[in-house]
Amino acid sequence: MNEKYFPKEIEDKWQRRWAEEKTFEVKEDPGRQKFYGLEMLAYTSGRAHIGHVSNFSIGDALSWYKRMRGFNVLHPFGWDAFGQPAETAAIKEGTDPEEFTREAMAYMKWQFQRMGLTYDWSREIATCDPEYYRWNQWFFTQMLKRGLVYRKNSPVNWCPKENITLSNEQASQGRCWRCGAPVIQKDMVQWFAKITAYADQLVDDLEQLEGKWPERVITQQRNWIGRSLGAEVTFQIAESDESVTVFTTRIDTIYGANAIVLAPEHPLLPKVLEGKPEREEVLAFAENLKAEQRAAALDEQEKKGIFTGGYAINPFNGERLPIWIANFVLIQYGTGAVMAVPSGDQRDFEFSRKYSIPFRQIKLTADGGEIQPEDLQEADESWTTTVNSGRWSGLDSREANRLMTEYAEANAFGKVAITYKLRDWGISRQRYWGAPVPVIYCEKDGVVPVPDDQLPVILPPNANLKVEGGSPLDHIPEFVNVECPACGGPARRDTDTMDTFVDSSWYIFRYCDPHNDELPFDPEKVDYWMPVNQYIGGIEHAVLHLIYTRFWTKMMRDLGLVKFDEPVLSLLTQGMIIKETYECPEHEWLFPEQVSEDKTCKLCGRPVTVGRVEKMSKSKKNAVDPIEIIDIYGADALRLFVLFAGPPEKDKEWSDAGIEGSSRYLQRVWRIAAKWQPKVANDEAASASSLDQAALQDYQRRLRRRTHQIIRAITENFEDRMHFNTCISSLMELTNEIYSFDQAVEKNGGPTGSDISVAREALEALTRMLAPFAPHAAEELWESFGHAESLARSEWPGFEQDLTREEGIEVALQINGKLRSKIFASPDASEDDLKQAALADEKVKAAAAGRDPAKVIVVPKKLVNVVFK
RNA sequence: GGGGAUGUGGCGAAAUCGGUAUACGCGAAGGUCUCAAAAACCUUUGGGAUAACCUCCCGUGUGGGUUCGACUCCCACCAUCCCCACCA
Repeated sequence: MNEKYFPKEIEDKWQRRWAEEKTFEVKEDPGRQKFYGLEMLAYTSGRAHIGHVSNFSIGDALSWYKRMRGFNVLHPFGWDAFGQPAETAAIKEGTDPEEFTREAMAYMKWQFQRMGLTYDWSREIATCDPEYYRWNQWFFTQMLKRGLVYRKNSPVNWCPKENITLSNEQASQGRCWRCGAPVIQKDMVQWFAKITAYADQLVDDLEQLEGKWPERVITQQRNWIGRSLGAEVTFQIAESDESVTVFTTRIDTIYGANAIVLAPEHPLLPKVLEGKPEREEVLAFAENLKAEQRAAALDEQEKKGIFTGGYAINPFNGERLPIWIANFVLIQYGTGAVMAVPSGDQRDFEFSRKYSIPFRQIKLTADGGEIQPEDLQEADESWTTTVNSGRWSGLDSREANRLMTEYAEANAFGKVAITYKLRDWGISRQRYWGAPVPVIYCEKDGVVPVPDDQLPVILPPNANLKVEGGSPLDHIPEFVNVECPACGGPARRDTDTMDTFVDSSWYIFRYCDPHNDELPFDPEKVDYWMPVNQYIGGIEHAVLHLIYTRFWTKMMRDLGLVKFDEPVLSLLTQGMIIKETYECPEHEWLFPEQVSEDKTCKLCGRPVTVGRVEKMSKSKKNAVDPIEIIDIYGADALRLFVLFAGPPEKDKEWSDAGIEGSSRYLQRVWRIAAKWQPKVANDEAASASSLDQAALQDYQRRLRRRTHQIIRAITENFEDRMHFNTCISSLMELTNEIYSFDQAVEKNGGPTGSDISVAREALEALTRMLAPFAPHAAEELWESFGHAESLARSEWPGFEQDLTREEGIEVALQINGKLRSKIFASPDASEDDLKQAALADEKVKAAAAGRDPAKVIVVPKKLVNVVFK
């Protein structure tokens, strides 16, 4: 074996061998337990970035471990290949999105292969392949038949910069999730997936994920679905046959209602205004509010409203409540109308104060006294005791809430109601680079789904992407004009494409059976591999992809394709790799070497602004190209570094010194392995397990003990924490132990037979445990130790509990809780032994000064605390 | 406004169940080797007092509390970051 570590050579060799021998290709094997490990679908952006390296290194380490533990490991890879950026890039460069995407895919695949990732490449998928998106279309038609997708004219979120519609999830905070442009509302006929039909299941099944998904993802999903239990109450409109229904979670405060407030878009508004002198003014005001809302989606606006001139009757007490419209009432939520209770809701409070709408009821102070309305500083939204509420006064508010809802129900002016923030998922896009919506419009037969035997509807090549208005597909007559599949008459195709989140909602399943042309997948294969045991990806998908794929799974379950509720058993959201940026007021972005230690610009001496960002870019001068790093240090060093920098879920800062450290560590392993290799590879040495432990020297027993302790530590870490940074620390410790052992051997004048056995045990354990983190180096070492089979087919090392036992331990001796001394004891020392040893200690005797201790606390194997009063 | 997280040496971090804080690595200092340098190897490295590698004091964002004992649990606060946000 080579004396020096040459990563390039080794990595080329093993990447070639793995590919030739199809080492990581797997198939169903009912006799073996499966493990499905998955990293999120890679978007074909054009270049691999360091975030990919981090994501894939985590997943790959776990795959290695599970494989060596004997699991049948499915670890597939694929491309999220449709989408806006490819189209934008193609428009800019005058090329074709397909060409752009295929090139990006080829280049990125080469990059990822140079990382030596252990994917089953035979299962590679790309969402832009007709053999893949055909099944998107199939699902669409299945859903259409079941009413799970439907068309409706609705205001959609529209990104004016990219000219696309966005889902609510993609337009949160009023900005486009990709380009950040302010989102506007636009009316359009759109396809919607009925995710709200699964709202309850999506909330309830979160319980199954408790403890296995990060708490914050569960919380975010729960908040996003936003189920809230309350009541709908119907108020008769005075001098009219009409009524208005509001949604409230606090019907117990209804005696405090002082107004009914409608959203400006509320359909009842024209009727309320009928014949009123305020009519024109109010309608103009409403138009104004709508316009303002569109313009300023970002910040909370000042509350604005106007009295309509109409009144509604409070069904509980017959009071006449003025009907207002206001900007803070949202048409999309609840019934688009609320009852204002200024004493119980901060928004209503501000609104009532601003427009001097008199308060009807007030809350009790803590000591039971009444507060006058003018003394109120803010609304009290807590659950306390009802006041001034007729026969419900003095009740616990929760109890009142229940009783009053029942009363309303019994008297037919109200009912229990549940509302959700979740809205149906708009899935049509007026763009080219996506899967065509498989629908045909016929004058006679209406909306006709494309029959299964005519799928896929192929995305036509060479579209003009620069057309104004509508989708580019609108302008391709041979695509648009078709025969109606039902009557054969002339018909038109739908020219929208599907949101790319449809593609990624079910790709997890496709990996189980990626080339099936009968069905999206064979349910039996899915039954073997699914659910995903460990899913790894970014937190940015907490409410996008992860809620869509959960929805899709439930939908497929109802189609009879799968037998379970949740697609992903365990989720890890990995942190970002961030890198500092430096910005100088004079010289803009600076390279790190242009910044002096006191964070001033070396060119002009001005203080620089230090930023911490994930997105690396050339313009900000903080880019790190994984391939450049691999060229210098090797893929193993790079992978080792990103895993060693911190625990997977935490953000980690890129560091050039860190990558050198990783590289140095691998060289250090290499040196000691190369030194012992000629002896270790010799089969004549006895195996360590046959050695007589009692006959070994101290340094030999120590190395065996440390070896077994470290195997235990790393194994446990893989099983329940996946904190690979500490696994790597442990490997470094083991390496250091081998070096110390080596020195002891040198001192004794060279290795004996038992030295070789002990060294082999340690080196082979080290090599096998290195495989998840630095697989190429590990494979090469393993081979050089005389093993013909790939490490991928070898076992994870086991440990013997007996050998992990310390021979002598150091026990802390505390006096009154402060560390004062140490006791050396046997690990078997009884509590009483330790107590006696502690009391015999000089320091303890001195502190005692003749007194008896008030208390002696013994923690076996750890410490003794002697307490004097 | 709501929700979540984080705060430990010069730096990345460790401490898994309330039990010796700072493992492992980076950086730094000194040494060995060398004509020299690099690499490698060895030693030291939280702060302070002291002649002292004896010993003592302080020390995990701040202030309290519980406990024989708190980075860890509880309360309040400060700072930073992330997500959601007029959701009735």
